Amino acid sequence: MPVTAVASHSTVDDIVTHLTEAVHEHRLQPGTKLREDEVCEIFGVSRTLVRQALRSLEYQGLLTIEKNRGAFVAKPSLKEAREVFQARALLEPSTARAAAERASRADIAKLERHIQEEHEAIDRGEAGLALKLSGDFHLEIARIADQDTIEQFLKQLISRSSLVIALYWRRRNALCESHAHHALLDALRNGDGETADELMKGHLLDLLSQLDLRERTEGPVSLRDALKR
Amino acid sequence: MPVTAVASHSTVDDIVTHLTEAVHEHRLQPGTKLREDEVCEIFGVSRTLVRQALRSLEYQGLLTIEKNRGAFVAKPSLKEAREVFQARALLEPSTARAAAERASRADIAKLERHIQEEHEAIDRGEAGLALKLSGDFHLEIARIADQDTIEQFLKQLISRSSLVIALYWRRRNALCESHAHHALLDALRNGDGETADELMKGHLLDLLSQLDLRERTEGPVSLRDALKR
DNA sequence: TAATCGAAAATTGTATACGATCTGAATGAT
DNA sequence: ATCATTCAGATCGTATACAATTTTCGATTA
Repeated sequence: MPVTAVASHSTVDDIVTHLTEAVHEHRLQPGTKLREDEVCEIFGVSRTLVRQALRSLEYQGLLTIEKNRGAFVAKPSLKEAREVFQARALLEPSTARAAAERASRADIAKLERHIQEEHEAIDRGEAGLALKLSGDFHLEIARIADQDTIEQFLKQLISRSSLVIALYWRRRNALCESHAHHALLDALRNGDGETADELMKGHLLDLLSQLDLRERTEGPVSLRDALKR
Repeated sequence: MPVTAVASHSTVDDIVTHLTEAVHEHRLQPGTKLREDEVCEIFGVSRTLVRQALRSLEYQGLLTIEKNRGAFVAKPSLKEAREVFQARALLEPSTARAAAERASRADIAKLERHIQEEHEAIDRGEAGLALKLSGDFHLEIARIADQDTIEQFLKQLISRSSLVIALYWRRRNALCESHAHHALLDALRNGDGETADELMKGHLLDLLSQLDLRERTEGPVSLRDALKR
């Protein structure tokens, strides 16, 4: 079972948090259906709260809710995948720049711990966890920049990035991006906004280049549609 | 009463749409409380659907929901106000550029009608309606650019801009920005992305300059806090 | 008079009940 | 055998009932 059982009487936030982590760590694959009753049993609450949580995750871009059919882990299309990284390319460089100009010693220390955890996860072969931590690193930079609005958008974009990676990642093995994070950290430590900006831009382009976003026959079209003439 | 009564058995989308328009047109002021029962009566549905709609508007940034206290039209702080326009400055210029490179004759015609309606609203002295239409103009550009993700973010940002304007607008009278929209339209018509980019940047700076975002004693602090020593 | 307390009313939070829609297997017709 | 149909079970959508919390307002007291 992909989602571990949880003590009874969870709050909506509990449900959201647990499901979010499960998706970010690729324990829940795109397309997976989340039946309301099932989620109810796992978290020990009524459908009312579960439905609230599922809606919340839909707004976050992690789920797709189809009327009268249920909630599914989202499957971003190629277009959406490109858009996610285009939007990140617009928002993150200048955010990294602002972060470099504001980062305190405590902020730097926190980022160092982050990278450390990332390494450990990779060493233990927990690719899913490493991916989630990598996303958290980017979010942490937005937090340091003290840009709540942009941080909120980035949260959505990084969530969707996680789904994009699940669907379109080329090499299942090494995601050797911790080097880029190290370089970014150096720039932040030196208060070098200009460099942080460019490193982030490059880092995102690098990520994008590791995805397979070439045009392809988009999913299994329904037989009826395929034969229509 | 700020919100007009509506036929029974509305859908969630109906409620969201009507309330959104009311806020965008400044018929509902920041800070106004929206009691669930009241909204139920107006739209002729049960609290279940109303609560869904209110949540949805919270995610959109139009409402703030305080636990056990209810939903209120949001009151963006000075910091949020600045962030909203900073985010728009990051997203909209490149979106306008993309729109200029893609706009069809039909798109241009639609924008022309938009501006026309804007003028008519101003002539009739309906400042609220004019403001809403002005926001729609910006959204339409994102739609033309065919950038769903950014359009979604802009929807939120423009919603919040409407609240920011309600709170921090300097001159209550003329919002003479239709000139800027005309210039933008020309650039789009000519397929001149570079110019569209710069016009949009300037337009946003211009808007920002018409707001009074100077530091001030932030709202009426509670007496107890004010006297604390 | 002003402040404090408490109980009732108002309001929101959560669970449950009921209705609508979808799904899928069994049945029957071609 | 294949396709259409029907009906029961599963699942989601909405309304309502009940619980928890906040708000209001009058009574009490310093």
